[in-house]
Amino acid sequence: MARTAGSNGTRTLESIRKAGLRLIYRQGYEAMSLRQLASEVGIQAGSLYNHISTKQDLLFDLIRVHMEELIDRLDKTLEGVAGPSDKLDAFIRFHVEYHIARKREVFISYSELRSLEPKNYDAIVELRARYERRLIAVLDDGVAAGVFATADTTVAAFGILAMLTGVCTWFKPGGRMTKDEVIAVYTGLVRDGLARDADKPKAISPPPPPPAGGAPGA
Amino acid sequence: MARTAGSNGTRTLESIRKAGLRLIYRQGYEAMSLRQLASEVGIQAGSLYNHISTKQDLLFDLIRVHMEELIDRLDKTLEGVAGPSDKLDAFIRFHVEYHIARKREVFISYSELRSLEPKNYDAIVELRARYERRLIAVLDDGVAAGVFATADTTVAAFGILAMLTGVCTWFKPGGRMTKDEVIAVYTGLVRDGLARDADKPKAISPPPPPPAGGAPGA
DNA sequence: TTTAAATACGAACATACGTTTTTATCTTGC
DNA sequence: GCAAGATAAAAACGTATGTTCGTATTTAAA
Repeated sequence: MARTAGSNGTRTLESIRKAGLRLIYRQGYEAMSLRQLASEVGIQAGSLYNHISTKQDLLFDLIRVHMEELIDRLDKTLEGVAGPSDKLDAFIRFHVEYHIARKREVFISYSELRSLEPKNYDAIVELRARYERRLIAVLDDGVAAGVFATADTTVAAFGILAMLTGVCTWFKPGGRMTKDEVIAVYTGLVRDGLARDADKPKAISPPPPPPAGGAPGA
Repeated sequence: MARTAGSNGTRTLESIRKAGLRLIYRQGYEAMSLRQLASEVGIQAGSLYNHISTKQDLLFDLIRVHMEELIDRLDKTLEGVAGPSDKLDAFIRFHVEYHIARKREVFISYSELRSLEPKNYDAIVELRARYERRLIAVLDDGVAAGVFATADTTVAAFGILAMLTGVCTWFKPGGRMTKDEVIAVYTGLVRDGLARDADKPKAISPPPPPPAGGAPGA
């Protein structure tokens, strides 16, 4: 045979990305074979190459697009919010909601970092750092304004991010808690953890060169 | 050739486990070939099978031993500590120290869950849940004693665990902060996050069947 | 000292992999 | 309606994979 009736490049690529995301999430990048991916899309393995350049490029693209959208949406969310406290609340809500909604993208963006070739790896780590810097900036503002207290805004930011991101490993919609309840608990934890009160240790050492992204590899 | 002079089963197995841990951490389970593993150990691929039964079994064993030791050590650590506040502090210190010391085991125990066959997967998830229950119990005690306040001890425990575990993705010994400083920051965040004060929401719904472990798969 | 078990080599197995190439058909723009 | 480009099939490529097997040598037990 040859070209199938009704075939359409844009639609097929979308199918590939969707199936790829699902399979990589479920099995891992290395464990997903292109034949399996092709079969999910309903085409032959070789035909994938009419839409992607390599398997590695598919992975990189999935992660990159996700990270860029994450940053874009955060920026739009924080745009209209003023003051460190409200910004922190907005950040928490945004982060949790996005991570619940895109748990697969989030998971592979973290766990498949080590499957990225060095150049691609570096690009993603840079995007991740950019996102992290948004939260650090909010914390810094809050500390400067005297509404937050923490010994180290960078470490606090990493701690908060890890905590919030963890939600997408266990949250199930329709489960015991609603999304809003989860957000409420986390907001409480973070707010109080940063609450300013009398005898908190102040900065224990001069401000940071931020640590890399998060992955082992390389 | 045949058996090498000076060869020793116990020592070789130890080499295999050590090299396996390193390679799986760096490249992932699927990406580590047995030939590569064997070469690191200094033997031929086929000879691995004098020491392990399958590749899968090596992975399972690495993770299982790690989880069991984690739980054992935690229990020994908490044994001599009385009162929820001190227990929480001890937990935080133990968890962070252990996770810094064993960052490779920790990482693969999380990220390679999906590479485990169902039976092995279930066993690890159960071990993980057992560990989580230790922290939940401390929080429950604290809430009962009126020294902690949180809307949901299970969610709080997951949040705290995710935050603390996150440390091993960025902490570098000899870096800007010492281990003790990191522990201090995290202890502060958690303590204040759980601090009891007037207008905290109390439990928002009846107590939990705890969510699974953490992995996507299956 | 003899013997059995442990350990490693080296070759082989079947299978699976990512990717390329060729060819045929369909779709689209003129 | 025709030409050009897009899309898919099908087969093949070389290589790599986890695992098994037979054999040789060393170690440890009797």
